[in-house]
Amino acid sequence: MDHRENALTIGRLAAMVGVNVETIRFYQRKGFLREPLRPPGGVRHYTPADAARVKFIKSAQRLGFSLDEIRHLLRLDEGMQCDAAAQLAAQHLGDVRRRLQDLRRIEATLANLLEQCGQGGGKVTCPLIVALYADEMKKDYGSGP
Amino acid sequence: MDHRENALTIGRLAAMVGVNVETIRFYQRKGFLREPLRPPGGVRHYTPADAARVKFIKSAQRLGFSLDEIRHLLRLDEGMQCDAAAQLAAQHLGDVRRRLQDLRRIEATLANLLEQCGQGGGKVTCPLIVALYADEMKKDYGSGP
DNA sequence: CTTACTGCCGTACTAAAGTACGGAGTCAAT
DNA sequence: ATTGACTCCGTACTTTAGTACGGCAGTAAG
Ligand SMILES: [Zn+2]
Ligand SMILES: [Zn+2]
Ligand SMILES: [Zn+2]
Ligand SMILES: [Zn+2]
Repeated sequence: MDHRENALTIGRLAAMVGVNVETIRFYQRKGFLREPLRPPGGVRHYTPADAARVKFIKSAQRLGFSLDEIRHLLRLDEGMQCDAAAQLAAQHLGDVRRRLQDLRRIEATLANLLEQCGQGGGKVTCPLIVALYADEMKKDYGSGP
Repeated sequence: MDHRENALTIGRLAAMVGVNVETIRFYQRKGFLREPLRPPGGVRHYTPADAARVKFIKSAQRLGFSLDEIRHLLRLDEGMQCDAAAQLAAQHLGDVRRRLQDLRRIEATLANLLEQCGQGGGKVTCPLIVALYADEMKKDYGSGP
């Protein structure tokens, strides 16, 4: 497989999975992708497995996993422990649900404020602004990490 | 009001509103707080209005406004236009709702995957991982800005 | 042979919202 | 008057997930 024709170069890999070339290099530096073998002084040569790995990363990101969490998932992939994977996912599901809670609360408050804001009718003191100054809800609710 | 006793120094202000001293300085640099008058060579002297302003910022942050959006809100506060405030808030409410959508979708997917993961029973190939590799949902849904 | 493309590499920069630090200067109290 | 706590200031560092840049090498076409 050293034929330079149709080899999976970094550019093609990037295009293939729809990311920037620099992103591939970045993943390499961070250890998400192994450094592929290559004829010394020559050009890197990726495999479909590398493409799959990058796609995996991107999929997991779409589910809101951070690269750090994804690093763990990838390790699990190598080591193969379904339970551990489930645990990670469950934990992350917890994260997601907490963020959902926060957002719901924020949505309610905001919608509420907006409704009150209508009352102002172009007046001098907007109830929305006032409410923010008055600041109910002191607790550090909204602000998932 | 130049009596140094019980003057609202930066440290007290910070403690009062529950933020770091550096955060106050940061807000100053960014123009969120005016530079308070002070005897030349002396110590800054804040007012309750400054405290209110910082609290305002923190409240708005709890509602998920970015500092950039908050800058606008503060300008509105000075200039007083209820409509404009409402517009900003409505826009942000849109942001929030979009994020909610994303999160809900993520939650569903994740919960789903977790359920399937149970089936594996410690097996070799975790369906969760596999699903990520297989990657349905290619679209760049999740990832509000 | 020159130009154009890639690839490779290290380095620096980006956004957001702060946090940390080191060296002076100031203040209030012991 | 000296301690110890604050304050002031500029600068640098943090985190996350990349992007961008500039120089250099190898290859391909014209
Ligand atoms: Zn998580
Ligand atoms: Zn209003
Ligand atoms: Zn917004
Ligand atoms: Zn599993």
